[in-house]
Amino acid sequence: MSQSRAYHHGDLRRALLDAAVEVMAESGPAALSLRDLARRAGVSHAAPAHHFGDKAGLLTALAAQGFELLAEALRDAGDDLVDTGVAYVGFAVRRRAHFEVMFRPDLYRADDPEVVAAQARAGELLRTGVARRTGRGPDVDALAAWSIVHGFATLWLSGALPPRVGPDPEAAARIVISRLFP
Amino acid sequence: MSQSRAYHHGDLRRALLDAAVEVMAESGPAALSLRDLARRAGVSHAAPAHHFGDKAGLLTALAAQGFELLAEALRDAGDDLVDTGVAYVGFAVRRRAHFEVMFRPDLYRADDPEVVAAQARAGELLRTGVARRTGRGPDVDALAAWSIVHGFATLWLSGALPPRVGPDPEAAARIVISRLFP
DNA sequence: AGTCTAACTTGCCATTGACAAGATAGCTCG
DNA sequence: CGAGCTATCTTGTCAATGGCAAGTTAGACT
Repeated sequence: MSQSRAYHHGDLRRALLDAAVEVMAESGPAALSLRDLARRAGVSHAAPAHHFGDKAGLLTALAAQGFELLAEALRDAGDDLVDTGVAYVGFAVRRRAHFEVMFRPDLYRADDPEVVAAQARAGELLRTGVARRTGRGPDVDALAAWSIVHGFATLWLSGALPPRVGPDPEAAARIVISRLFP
Repeated sequence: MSQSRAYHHGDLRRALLDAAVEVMAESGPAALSLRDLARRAGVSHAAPAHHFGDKAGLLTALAAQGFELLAEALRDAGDDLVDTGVAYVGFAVRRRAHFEVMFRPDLYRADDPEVVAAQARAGELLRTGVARRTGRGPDVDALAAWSIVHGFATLWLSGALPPRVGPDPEAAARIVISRLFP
C-alpha cells in the first residue's frame, strides 16, 4: 500500500522525519538533503517544503521531537541520579541523529515554541534528578552532572574516546558518573 | 601589497584558513563555502582546490591546526589540574571554529597523519595533567575530567546553558571542575 | 635563454535549496 | 449529489555550490 495514491502520501511529514533520522544516523547531519528525502519517500523534490517550509524547518521539527524523546527517556530512568545520567548517554547513542541536531542550534530555529517547550520539559527532569541528591550548591551539582554526561556522550559520538573505554557506552558512563557522585 | 601579484597570492593557504575561521566563528561550520573563501581572498573559485584538494581537505588542515593550538594552550596552563581544565574550556570558547571542527570527524579526514599526530600530543597533555592528581583509577579520573570539561564547553557553545551561569565561561568552568576534584 | 613546475584561471556539470505557479484529491456544505 | 475550497503535492526554474578538466602564467632552476 506504499504507492497506492499518487497524490496524498498519507503521512509524508512522518515519513520525511523518519528518513532524515535514518540518513543522519549513518552519514551525519551534513549529508542531509531535502531532495534525497523526497526521493526516498517517493514524492517530488518540492514536497518537503510544504510540510516544513525549508531545511531548517525540518530540523526544527526533528529537534522538538528529540527533546520530547529525551524527556521520555529521562522519565523512564527512574529516580536514581546515576541512572538518569546513564539514560542521558543511552539516549545520545541510541537517538544519535536527534541528539546531534538538538545541540547544534545553528541548524534549526531554536526559538520555535515547540522546541522551547520540549526543551524546558527535559531540562526540568534533569534538574529534579540532581536536586534529589545535592550536597553543595545544587546549581553547581546540576551543572557538573549535565556537563559530565553531555561531555561523555559527545566524545563517544565523535569517536574521540580511546578503545580502552570498551564497547558499552552506558557501562562506561555509569563508572564515570559514579566518580562525580560516589 | 595585497593585490600586487595577479598570480601567486603569496600565502593563499594561510589566507584561506584564516578566512574559514572567521566565517565559522560567526556563522557556524555549515555556512562555510569554498567559493566564498576564494572570493574573500580575491582568487578564483577553484584556487582553494589546489591547496586542499577539496572541502574536507581544508577542514582537515584546520583540525590539525586546532589540535596543535589546543596542545599549546594546555601546555601554557601549567601543572594544576583545574587550570588545565579551565584552559580547555577557554580554548573551546576562544577558538570556537577550530574546536567545532575538531570534534566533528564527519567533516574531515580524521585519519590524516598530521591530525593524528597533533591529536596524540594534545591527548597526552590532557592525560598527564590528570595523572598528577589521581586517587581512584587514573583512567576513570582522566575520562571524568575530559568529559566534564568537554561537556561544559560544548553546552556553552551551543547556548544551552541557562543565563544564571553567568557571562564568564572560564569562571563557571572553574567552579564546576572543582566539584569533581575538590 | 630555455625548460620545468607550482600556483592559479576559465569553463563546465551535477546537485542542491528555495521559490512560483499549477494540478489534484478529498472534504464541506448547500 | 455536486460545486467549491483548501491542504497536499507536482513541474519548472534560478542562483549557488562542490568538484573536475584543461588551460595559462609566474618564477625557479639550470
